[in-house]
Amino acid sequence: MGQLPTVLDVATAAGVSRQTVSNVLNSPELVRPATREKVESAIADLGYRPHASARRLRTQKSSTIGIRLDPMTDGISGSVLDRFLHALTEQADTKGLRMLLFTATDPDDEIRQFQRLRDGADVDAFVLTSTFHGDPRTEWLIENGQSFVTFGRPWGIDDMNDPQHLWVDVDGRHGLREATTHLLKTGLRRIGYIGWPSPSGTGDDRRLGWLETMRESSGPTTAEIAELEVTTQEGVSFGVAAVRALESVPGGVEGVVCASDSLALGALIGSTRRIPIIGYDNTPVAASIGFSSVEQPLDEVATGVLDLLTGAHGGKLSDDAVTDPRHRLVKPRLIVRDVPTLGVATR
Amino acid sequence: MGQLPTVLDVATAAGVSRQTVSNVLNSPELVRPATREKVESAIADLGYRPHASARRLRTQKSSTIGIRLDPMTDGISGSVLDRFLHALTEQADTKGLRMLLFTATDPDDEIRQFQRLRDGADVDAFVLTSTFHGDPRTEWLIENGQSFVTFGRPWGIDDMNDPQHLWVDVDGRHGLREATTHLLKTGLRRIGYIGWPSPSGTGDDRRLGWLETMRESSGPTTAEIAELEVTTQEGVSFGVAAVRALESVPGGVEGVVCASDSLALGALIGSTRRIPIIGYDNTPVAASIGFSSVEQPLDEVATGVLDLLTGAHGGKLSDDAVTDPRHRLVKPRLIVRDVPTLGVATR
DNA sequence: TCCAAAAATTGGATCGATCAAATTTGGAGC
DNA sequence: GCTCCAAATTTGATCGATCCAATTTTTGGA
Repeated sequence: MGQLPTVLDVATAAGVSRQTVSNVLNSPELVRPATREKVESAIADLGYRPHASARRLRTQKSSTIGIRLDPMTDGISGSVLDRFLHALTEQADTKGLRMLLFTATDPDDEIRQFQRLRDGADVDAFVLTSTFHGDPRTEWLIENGQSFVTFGRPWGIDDMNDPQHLWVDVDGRHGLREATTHLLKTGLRRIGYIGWPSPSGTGDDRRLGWLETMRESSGPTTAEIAELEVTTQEGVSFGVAAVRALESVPGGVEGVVCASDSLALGALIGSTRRIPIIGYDNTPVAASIGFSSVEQPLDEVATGVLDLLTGAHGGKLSDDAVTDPRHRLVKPRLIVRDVPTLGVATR
Repeated sequence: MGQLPTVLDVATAAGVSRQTVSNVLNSPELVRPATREKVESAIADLGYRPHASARRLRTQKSSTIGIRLDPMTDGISGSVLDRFLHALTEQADTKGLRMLLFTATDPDDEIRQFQRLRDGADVDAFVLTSTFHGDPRTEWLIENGQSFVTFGRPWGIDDMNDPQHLWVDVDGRHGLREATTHLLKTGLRRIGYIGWPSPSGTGDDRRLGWLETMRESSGPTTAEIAELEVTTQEGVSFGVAAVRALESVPGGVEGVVCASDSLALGALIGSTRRIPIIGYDNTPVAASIGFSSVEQPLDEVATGVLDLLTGAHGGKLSDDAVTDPRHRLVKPRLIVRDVPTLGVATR
């Protein structure tokens, strides 16, 4: 068991040449079935595995995707990235792709990392997890012809349909529509919203889902709806204050939908009445405390990201990507849970 | 800006040969300072980066470390792995190492992945995040001469000091000593413990920290201490039941230390009195709800893991690893927070 | 000043795979 | 049986770096 077998060993064992072995691996249709079988059994016998680095040197492709591991953001919703990463790694594997991690301290540093990884032929594509209008990173990537896909829409007016910028995102508006509709269906009318101040791409999008649904409902008037909205910073403690503000509105509030699980958790803690509250992201906290939340279908996002990457890279687009094969918007789904056994402390 | 520069381009630009450029990069001490400077400025001018795959093909080393991305375990404590991964990636980068992700459905599948990644020369070491006595994975790795380090001790009697098994771990016993001592110092005497059933390597270790401290204290008798312990499954809801059991013990309980943040969160939710509760892992949940918790120094763990890997790999051990240069136990620290504004609901 | 030993540098070969072009094979058609 | 063409297979070159052995330059002592 000295050396690992190479193509040459397989070729000798099967009584063919190197190239034929290579063809069996990469272009099986070129090889006659009888020959193919001989080679395949030799591969199995010897336990041959292609040497990844050698292949990459020759083909100038790394079959590796780079992704930045963000420093824990606020914390609670960090698990979304975590789950996304897991889905991505799993699916990349089935396509023969690998995920390489890197970290960066700021956007400029990140660009430096892009360059480093690209020049070393370490990766041949990047996945970015959050971008913004005029993001220097996407600009650099486009200018330098690096292929990449972002999880999250670029929220600038022009950017959104830029054919050079491939993205996959979750339809937050749809998610909040679902959440709001769910509460309306249970007979509640005055549904409040706790979100982030505008402008915030994702925030404004989610808010719209609530707003539109409320306007279409037969409940509060437009003026009343406006009073049922509170925007605040992200964080549990801000959620506490926000729900108290909502509860003190004339007419009160009968249910709340939030832009995040952190805000929802705060709302649950701060709420003096036991009103239903729905979060966003379906984080472990929501699951363990037991409140409803909108779940992002991260498997689908991962699939979309890889489809776009391999499609763009290989030059061929998948058949079912009918309308816009460069962007993909997937629908989240609402996870309904009973109101948890959690309330305010009698301090 | 057609092709990326190669060693030959740099050599030509600097007026030296390929090998000299290679020496500047890999064995600078062999090159005369004057020559070295010339080469270095040529490298900078051309923006040359060595082609990672070519180097790996020649040297048969990948400078890449593989790590399995676990499927989200129970959820809440999943963020520990996340933070560890971040620390690892960051520090690996400073040593010129890269982190490659993979997933696996079970231990056997994981071994298959080891093989795949090794044969493809994709990685030259692995980091395992949790091992157990008689773990088939570590056995395979040792048998096949693969270098690896585990985060977590192998809890078997013989395994622990196996010189072939490098590990880094956090001293959970010390952590629970700190937590228990902290509560004792505030004047409380009857400190309870909520943990997992034996045998559990980490669980038993943490429990010991609480038990020893209680025995050394001037508080409850040994018999009373035994009543202050509840073991249960991991999970928030189990924590709820556990704290209620403790509160109904004759004499009650004045404070609780837990084996995990999930249990601590459950205890907080289930507790009818407002007693201080300390968790373990200092997860985002602990931070946002605001209860005390024992924090694992993941940066130090990451440093240790890489030290052991590069030490074992390069054959040289760091100077300050005095006692046992193959294993490293780091001390966690207690993060103290006020009792949170969270209690039981008046259902 | 000269010579041997040490230091620095050079060109050729190589890692394991794939590409490109050349060669052989097999089968249809006459 | 023979020609011819397409399909199947083989051979030679190459990707970019490092290793190895050989060569040239420098250093230091007599």
